[in-house]
Amino acid sequence: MDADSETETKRKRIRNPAQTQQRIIDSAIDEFMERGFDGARIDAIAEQSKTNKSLIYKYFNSKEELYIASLAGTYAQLRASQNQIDMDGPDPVESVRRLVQSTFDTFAQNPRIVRMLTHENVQNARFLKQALTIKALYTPLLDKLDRVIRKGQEMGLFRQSIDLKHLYISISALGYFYFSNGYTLAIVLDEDLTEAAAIARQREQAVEMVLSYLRR
Amino acid sequence: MDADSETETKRKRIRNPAQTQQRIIDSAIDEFMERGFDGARIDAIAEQSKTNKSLIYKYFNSKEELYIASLAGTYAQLRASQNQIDMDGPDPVESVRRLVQSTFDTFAQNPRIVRMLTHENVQNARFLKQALTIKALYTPLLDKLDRVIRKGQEMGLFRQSIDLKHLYISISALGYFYFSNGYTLAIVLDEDLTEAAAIARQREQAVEMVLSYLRR
DNA sequence: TCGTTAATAAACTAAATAGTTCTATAAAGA
DNA sequence: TCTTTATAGAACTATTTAGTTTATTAACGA
Repeated sequence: MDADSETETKRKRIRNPAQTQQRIIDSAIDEFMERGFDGARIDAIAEQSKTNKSLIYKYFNSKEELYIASLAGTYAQLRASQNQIDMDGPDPVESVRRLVQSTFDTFAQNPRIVRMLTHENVQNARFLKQALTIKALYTPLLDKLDRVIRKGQEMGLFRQSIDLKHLYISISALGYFYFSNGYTLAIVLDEDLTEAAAIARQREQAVEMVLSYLRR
Repeated sequence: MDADSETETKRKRIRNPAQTQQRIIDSAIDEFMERGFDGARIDAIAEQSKTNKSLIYKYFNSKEELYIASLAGTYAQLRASQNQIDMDGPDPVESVRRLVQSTFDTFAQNPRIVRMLTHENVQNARFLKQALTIKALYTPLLDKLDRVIRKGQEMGLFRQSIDLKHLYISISALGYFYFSNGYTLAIVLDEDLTEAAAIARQREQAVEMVLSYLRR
């Protein structure tokens, strides 16, 4: 089923630095996301990426640098996911609905993003500023949100005096928290929150909350 | 200014096991909250609590046990805070307002709670189940919420078919996330979220969101 | 006053792990 | 064919740190 058969003939060794580096980063994200900076083990990353420590330290120079690269990669995923949200329809209500749903889905479908950000926050964003130097991390979602809210206000559908950044925070909160704190919530509430039905319920509630708040 | 003057006469050594253990736990919460389980250092806890490692290991037998005690202590604080919420007024709308505000304030005023829970979640609630064995951690907030929602429904003020647990999650989310993810949010949004005005705005928005969702 | 035990302090062990070094192999391009 | 360099991997070092041990001090109750 798999081309890699250690048991049979020796696998042909392919030389592809870029791809190897990406494989290392992917494994690093897995490891850092699972165990955090302190808990992560370079040896584990070497093993999972099917490389070795010498190679990792050749491409990245320290655990810290590798972590920063992983963090930047995570944010790239987040931005990519946010860029896909289609909000060009004529109905602002429908657009907001989509935005809230998509934001929710992003967190639902990318536990790696949620966990990496959580780790970063719990460390007081120790490395995020450095990751920022690598790539601009500004979220495109804010602009989209701005446009659709204005439109809704002009059409008389939405209330006045909406704080955009705080609205963005709340929309994120309603999705993020469900997944970031799922473990303790499940225990304290004694409920399985990973079921599709439960997730759908939370998603719909988030949409309704935001929309009923916006409507005048 | 302080009774402890190492420079002057030797401080009288007081024997008070219970208080010493509490001092150790307090310091442990500080350390675990700041650095997480892996990052925390027993030596640091010894220093901060003005005790020593031998004593710590006499009272608690391992880092893990000390962490669990700290976690249980954190939940005790959370419950205590939730128990104070007064929701016995005649107006369900006002009661919900208070509940959302108090929940928000709990997280605003107790960063230790937020951080401990975040650490625990990022470790897949590795220790919470054990902390549960020590003390019942069921949140009293859920019962209060149940009563007030029912009342509001009977009075025709609130919508039907409200999922209590999910509502509880959303109310928590709107407060918790703001503080748990404040660091990355501040960077990405380029805004100081620790200002009193910003906090007040988020709080009011949370109240409005929940209330406009509940109202029929 | 005496024995128990809470508290102090320092040195130590054992294990884990980030980071280095060295040697070897083989793919790709010239 | 030859040279460069990506890859592999093992052994090593230096450091950190959980947990132990041992010795000492002094508060408090009997």
